Amino acid sequence: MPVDNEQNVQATDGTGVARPGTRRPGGRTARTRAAVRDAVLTGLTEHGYSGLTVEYVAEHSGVHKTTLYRRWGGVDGLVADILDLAGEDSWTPPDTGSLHGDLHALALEVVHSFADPASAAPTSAVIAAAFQSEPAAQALRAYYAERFTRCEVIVDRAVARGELPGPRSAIDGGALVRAAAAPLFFRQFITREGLDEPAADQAVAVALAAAHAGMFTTGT
Amino acid sequence: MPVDNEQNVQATDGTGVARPGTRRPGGRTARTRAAVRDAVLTGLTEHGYSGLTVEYVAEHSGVHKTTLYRRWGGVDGLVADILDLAGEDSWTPPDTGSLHGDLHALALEVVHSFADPASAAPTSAVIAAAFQSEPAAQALRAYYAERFTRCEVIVDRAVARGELPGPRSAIDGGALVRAAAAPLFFRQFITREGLDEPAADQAVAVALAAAHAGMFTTGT
DNA sequence: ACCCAAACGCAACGCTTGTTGCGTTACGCT
DNA sequence: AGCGTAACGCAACAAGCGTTGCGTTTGGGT
Repeated sequence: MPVDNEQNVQATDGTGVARPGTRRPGGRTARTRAAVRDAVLTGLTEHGYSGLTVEYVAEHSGVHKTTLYRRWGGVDGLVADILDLAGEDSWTPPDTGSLHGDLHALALEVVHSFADPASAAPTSAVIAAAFQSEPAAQALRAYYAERFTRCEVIVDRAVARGELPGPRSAIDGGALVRAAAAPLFFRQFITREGLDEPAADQAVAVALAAAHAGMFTTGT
Repeated sequence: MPVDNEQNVQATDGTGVARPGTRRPGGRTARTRAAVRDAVLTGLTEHGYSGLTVEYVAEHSGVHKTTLYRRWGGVDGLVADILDLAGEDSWTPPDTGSLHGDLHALALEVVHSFADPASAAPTSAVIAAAFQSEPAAQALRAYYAERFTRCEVIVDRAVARGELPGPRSAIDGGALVRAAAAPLFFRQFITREGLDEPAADQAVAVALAAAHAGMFTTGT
């Protein structure tokens, strides 16, 4: 029972996520993946992406180094796998009753998620990993595509309330949400200016002003 | 004369940049730095940031490995130094005669710079390096701060032409330019959706719509 | 022209990373 | 319950990374 290490993670219960596309997705394989996932998460929050090593994951998960290299290929694959699991959560965009309220709550979620190291580390780790490996970049693209698709319901509700003009198909909800989120990530990872609530306020205000000016209308 | 390697770079002429803050900024020190800079640039464009190694720079620059570790600390420092030198160029923002034209030309510059591997590699390398080392992050912040300061003249001219309301001090030129650039970098490095000219068009249109709605006015 | 120290070259080294061949475990199927 | 093989553990290894001590070159001041 090498899984029963000092962390004593919940390996056999609900987090024992299966691995689709393989011939033996359950049992030990799932336990291994869950233990590895926990070790990667703790390693990321404690040492960051640059400080995360395969041997660290091997020690803290009880899974042998060889297995990690075989199944995940290296640190990039380990981090990319984290993102796949993160994309399977049950997150739904905020529903405050107004378009501005929804976007503002969403922007604040982003700001606060980067203020907390425990949640900021995995996110920035995958963004960093995407620079090094194509699988990580692909996982990142898929993650945000799915995430912004979920957010389109915000715009749908706003159109239904009459806050935005035209029928539902005439406005690109994904583009609007992306426009609100882009300045935050830009400040966080490109210009490295840091994030605060005024930044979230302005990002939402800019995106909304553009939306009301009709910048996100598709078609006619 | 170990500097005279197979590249035979221009080591003693204008590119022999001095190193401020040291006791011996000129002569051999400057030649070494210039040779290293060229080797880092070629290495980045050929192998990318993850494929850039200190020994590669040592071989292709004629500078010994030990010297690189001592002066630059590692790959992060080498890449950060590239950025310092890049910030000392004579770039000026485009001047097309209209605010939209200037911003659009600027956005196209960004798009085209990422389409060309020779110019995209150093930029993305530094952004990637900023994830791993604080000096690189600081160099990145300083670089873009200085770059956007240069861009403020675009807004100044627009105000002088009467394209934007209010006196010069009432509008945040840096914020406007950042708003136009953010979606491009966001698509390139976060969502990994890739860049094209329509993306530049929309980014400029969104930023301009927000500007005309008064979203970047400071003060009253 | 001289001197001193800053800056660099050199060789050797310990350490970490990633790989390989083989043996063992246990999942899933009949 | 029994079997075949997917999946994992193990030990040993090769290669590359980063460091250290010492000697040599050379820039800059007097």
